[in-house]
This record gives sequence, structure tokens and C-alpha cells, in this order.
Amino acid sequence: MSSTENHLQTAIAYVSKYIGNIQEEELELLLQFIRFANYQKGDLIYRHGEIPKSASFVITGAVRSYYIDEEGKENTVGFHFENEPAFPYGSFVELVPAAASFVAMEPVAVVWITRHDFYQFLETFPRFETGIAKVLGEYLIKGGQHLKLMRIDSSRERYKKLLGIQPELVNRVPLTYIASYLGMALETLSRVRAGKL
Amino acid sequence: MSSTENHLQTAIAYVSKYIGNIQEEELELLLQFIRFANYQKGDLIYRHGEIPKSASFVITGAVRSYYIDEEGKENTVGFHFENEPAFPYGSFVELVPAAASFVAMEPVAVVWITRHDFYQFLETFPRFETGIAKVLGEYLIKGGQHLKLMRIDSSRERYKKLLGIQPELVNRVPLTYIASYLGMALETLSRVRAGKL
DNA sequence: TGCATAATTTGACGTGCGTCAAACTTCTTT
DNA sequence: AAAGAAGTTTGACGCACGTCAAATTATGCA
Repeated sequence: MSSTENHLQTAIAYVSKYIGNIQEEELELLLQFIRFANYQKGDLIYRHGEIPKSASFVITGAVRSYYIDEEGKENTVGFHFENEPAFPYGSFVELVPAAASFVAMEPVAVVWITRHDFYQFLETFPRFETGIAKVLGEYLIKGGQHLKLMRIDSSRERYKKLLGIQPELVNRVPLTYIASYLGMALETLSRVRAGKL
Repeated sequence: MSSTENHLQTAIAYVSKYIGNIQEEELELLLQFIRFANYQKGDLIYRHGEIPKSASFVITGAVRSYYIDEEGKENTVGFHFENEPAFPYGSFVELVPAAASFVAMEPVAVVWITRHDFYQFLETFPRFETGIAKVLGEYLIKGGQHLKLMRIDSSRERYKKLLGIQPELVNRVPLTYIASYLGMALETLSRVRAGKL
């Protein structure tokens, strides 16, 4: 099976996940709209300050979202792996400039659809509308979890908690980014892991 | 003009805000679905751990959302004033237990609609679907702002930033809750405000 | 108007974690 | 296989802020 066919299957699985079984007719139209793209490690997929013109979903690879604060420090706000949406969700819906940038941490393959096509498609098949609500709902819950995580005061507890939620993270993401995600210094995370804190 | 009529106007203004102008026919159906409710200071509007059965929007008053962490400490995650939605958004869509509780900080009047009626209505008038997406989008952006706020390390900066975003908060909400919202001790907030930090 | 309760302030003390700096280790690339 | 870059660890030092405790001020209710 070719890589493209493979990706196609993934894309279909996606849509089914969010909106249920898909009809032949719907599938054909959808296929006219979605596109595939590949990124190298380090490539920017969305840039903060811009209004996102598309919605992307990770097929393979890992994406990191972050923003730069006043002091110029990078703040990681999320990781996006296989089968997860990776785009500035709120901004996509509200048409406002995105607060975060999205960058490929490894070679990444995505399915994407332009906003225009996205809404065009929704107009044709209104029943798909619930799909976007689900995507947004998931993002909301994820965001809430992260906020909750950040409120835990001790670094040790923050890290332990994250391990509980996403143990695989540690094997896949450089510690710098995990530290940034947890809102602590890299050195602190290192000491926590060594059991020195 | 009676208070109920007043509330009705507000409710209509709401819907228009999220979905544009509303037709006579749509309005009539909508009116059959929405309800009004009043809460006393301290009343629980949504309880964490439960799947929200309705969506509420504040007409007058102020609502606070919070969750209790492992140590039993209250963590304020949001304030909801006039013309704002106040319900566990992500959980409403995803049908999962809510992480946060919602409580009236003052006497509160809300419009609310059950999930069942909500989706019933959407089925009849699909064009309203975009409304929920907008509500969710707004919540997402608000949540992102809060997370960003929480990442700022110095208490002084966190407070200054909040003042910039929502100056009116201070005149309306007890400092305890603002401190909790900002993730700092009440005493620290007090010192920050006194210019001693 | 006065009392009870809630809200805010002030003080003293200890420590978790950030910062800077340097060593060590593991991946890339040729 | 070697050289360079990227990632991680370790040490030393200081202070912002949490915690406990008690005083002071504001608020609601009889």
C-alpha cells in the first residue's frame, strides 16, 4: 500500500471519529477539499500573530505549540501527536490572530483543509458541523488539564502528574520542551528527575 | 418594562450576537426552549464531576468557576459576568464529567437551555450550529489568556497584567478569589497591591 | 447602632526554585 | 571515526513567595 493511500485511510478515520460514518458522496467531496503536507523538523506550520487559514491534523510525527512572551522566552503550551489536531483552534473559529505558533519537532505529515473549503464543505453537509464542536471541545478539555497542571505548586508534583497523564512524552520530547511545558527551569526538571528535589 | 421582558431582550441579544439576525419563526421555537433562573449568592449552578445537563448564560450578576485540587484547595479558573456564558463548556460538548464547579458570587439571573433542547433546536435550524462553535471559540481564547497569565513568573507582573485585561475585576470580586485566580497566596496579592513587592 | 463575621493587612521566618556557569553525554553529519 | 552541535547534569548562591499567626478594617444583619 502506498504512503498516500495510507494517509488517505488515516484521514477517513479522522473524519469518522468526529462525525460518525461517512457516505460515499460525502467522501468524494471531502477528498476534493483535503490536502496532504509534509514538514521537516523545525518547520513552522502556523505563525503566531497570523489568522490561521487552515486546519491541520497530524498523521505522523510530533508538533509543538508555543508562544513568545514579553521577555522573549518561549513558552510551550501543547504537544500534538498522531491523530490529533494541530492548529490554533480558537483563532480558527473566531478569526482572530493566533497567540501560538506551531512547529514540527520531527518530520511531520498532516492532512489539512483551508478555512474556506472547510466551511464550504460544512454548508453542503451540515451534519458535519458537530465535528468542529467536538474538536473544539477536546481542545478545551486538554487546555483545562494543562492549566490545572500549571497550578500545582511543587515542580516535583507537576512532573509526577504529567507522567501519570502522558508517560510516553518523556521518550519522545526533549526535556527542554517538557520543562517549558511545565513552566519550570530545565535545570529544575533535571533535578526532579534525578530525585534531588 | 417588566423584568422578564427585560431578560427576554437580553436573551434575544445573545442569540443574535452568536448567530446573527433571528427570524420570527426561529424566535418562537427558541422561546419554547429557553428558561430563566435565579440564584442566591453562594448557590452552586454546576457541580464538578457531573455531566452538565444545560448551558447557562449570565444576564445579571457574577459567577465564579473553580475546582478543588488533591489538597482540598480551591482553584479559581474563571469569572463570568453579564452577557457571558457560564457553564462547563468542554464537558457540555464532549459529554464528560465537568472538572469545574460554577457558583454565584452575587445574586445571579441566567438564561438556560437543556442539552436536549439545545440539540433539538440545532437540528431544526442547522444554521445555528455556528453559534456553539463561536461560544466554544471564545472560551478557548479566554482559557488561553488565563494560561498565559499563569505562566508569568512574578506575582507583581501577573497582577499588573490582569489589571490591564480586566480592571473592573478588582471592584467587583473579593481579593481572595483574584489571588486564587492568579495562583498566588492572598497575602502576596495584598503586598503586591500595597507596592511592597 | 452595635455586634459578629468576613475581608484585608502586616510581620517574621524558611525554602523551593530560578539564574549563571561549567562539565559531561548523546546525537548528527561527513 | 572524528568533530561539532544539541541535550542534560551538577554545583553554588540568592530571593520571591508560601505559610503561620495575629492585628486591623470593612460589611452585613439584628
